[in-house]
Parts: sequence; structure tokens; C-alpha cells
Amino acid sequence: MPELPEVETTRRGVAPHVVGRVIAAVKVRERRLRWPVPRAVDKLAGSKVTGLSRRAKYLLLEVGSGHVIIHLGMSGSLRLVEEETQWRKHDHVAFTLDSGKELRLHDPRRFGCVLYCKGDPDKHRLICKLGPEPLSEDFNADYLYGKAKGRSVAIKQLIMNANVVVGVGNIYASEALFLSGIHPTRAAGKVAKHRFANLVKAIRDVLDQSIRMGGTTLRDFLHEDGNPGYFKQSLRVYDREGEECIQCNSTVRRIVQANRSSFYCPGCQR
DNA sequence: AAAACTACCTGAGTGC
DNA sequence: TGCACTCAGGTAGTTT
Repeated sequence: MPELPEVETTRRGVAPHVVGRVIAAVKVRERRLRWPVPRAVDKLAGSKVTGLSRRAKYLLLEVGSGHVIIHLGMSGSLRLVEEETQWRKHDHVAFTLDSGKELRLHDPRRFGCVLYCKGDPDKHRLICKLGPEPLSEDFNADYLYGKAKGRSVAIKQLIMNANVVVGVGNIYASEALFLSGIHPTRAAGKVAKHRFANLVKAIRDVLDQSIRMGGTTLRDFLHEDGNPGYFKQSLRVYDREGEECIQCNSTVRRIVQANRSSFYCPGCQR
């Protein structure tokens, strides 16, 4: 389940192999992703890739006149393979490069997308309403406090809301709340003002650490080269229900919020 | 406006 | 072994 660190790790792994290359062919095997892959994507054969950036969990492949917007959904991954490599089940889209390599999107659950955006991607409907990047200076204690003020929604749901801040998925939300000692069900508006600095720092730290470690691996995430990341072992509460807290003698609990698992320590988080 | 809920999808895991 | 079932989760879109 790619979260922001996995997407960033993918971007860094893939970029050197695609930027500056010409797309020799586009192959679409399965158009039915979250939204149908538009024909405009097929027509990019012959275009040069001039950049690969990221906004939230969207990868933006810059081509001559616009961008290919790629989202990995929950089960997607991008791999670079030789053009002759046998297609795997659930490989849906491939960009063949003039180097002979191919960038392939693999996504069993097909929650991801491959779209084309002409012009400024920041104006695209999927991107224009997004909140700040968590690692940018725009995301700070004052900002988050302002967003939380008067809100009754649980703090965990607030930090997972992409209109508030992007890139905080289910795993890192639990981790960041543990690090900052905040109970996941606490109403956002009832979190004391002084705690937002800790929460912002925790979100930054957990994402930054994960990027540096190459992304968490859980279930079906694989790096672009097919090797798993190594962050799972350093998760502090996520998927540790029933285990002892790493910093007190309490037992990690699992609850369900908005149909998602939340893990927390009842001793450390209030 | 905010919050709650639904839909999309497949594979892994569990219980019978 | 196989079937039925639950769960996992990002996020746009719809309903309350």
C-alpha cells in the first residue's frame, strides 16, 4: 500500500531511467483502472520525458506538452524491466523507452490511475484542492492548528485528509500520533494548541525516516527494482495489536475509525 | 460546511 | 481441497 515515502522512493528509483528518454511506444493492456486510461496517453509515443516529479502521492511524468498523472492506489507499483520481459498478471500499462527499457504499471486491485493532463498539473481536478506537502514549510503547527480549530472529526482522520495535508496514509497516521502522544480518537478541535508542534514534527519525522529507509513494505508493495523496503520492522504501533508498547508496559490496541484500523498505546496516548 | 458513508478491486487469510 | 467469507486500504464522489 504505497504511502508517500513509497511513492517518493519509486520516483527516485525510476527518474534516472526515464528522464531525458523518448517514449518509443505506449502499451495499454487494461484500460479499466480507477478511471479509464485516456487515449491521450497512448498518443505520447514519440514524446520526450523531461521530468518526473511528485505531488502528494501522484507521480507526474513530464512530457512535451503536459504530464502523465500516475497514482499507485493501494496495490500499484512501477517497475523498470527490459522490453522483452514477459508481462505479469496485473501489468496494465507500459511506457517503452528508447533505451530498450520499459516502465510498467502493475496494480492488482486497479485502484491506481494513469491520466493525461495538458498544461499546468496544479490546476488538475485531482491536484488543485490538495493541502500542503508534509515536508514543506507550509505545513507547520500554526497551519494545522488552524485547520483543527472547531472541528469535531478525530485527529487521525484530520491528518489523513488530503485537503488538510497530503501523504499521510493509515500507517503513518498511527505512527505519528504515537510519536506525539495523541490519542487517535481525540477530536481535532480538542487537541491542545501546544501539541500541534509535536504532531507536525512527528509527521515529518516518520515520513522523512521512512523515505530515507526506502519505504515501508507491507503485503504487496515492491520497489521499482522488485526488492522490498526495510521500514516495517521499525513501525512502533502499526500492526502490533496485542504486543507490548516499546516505551511503557501497556499493550498496543487496535480500533476501527472510519473503517480503517488504528493502532495506539493506551498508556502513551491521551 | 462538515462529517459520514459508498464504491471501486483482488489476493491473502480464516473457518467450515 | 474447496468454498464462503472477511479484511486490507486511497480517495473521489455522494448522502446526511
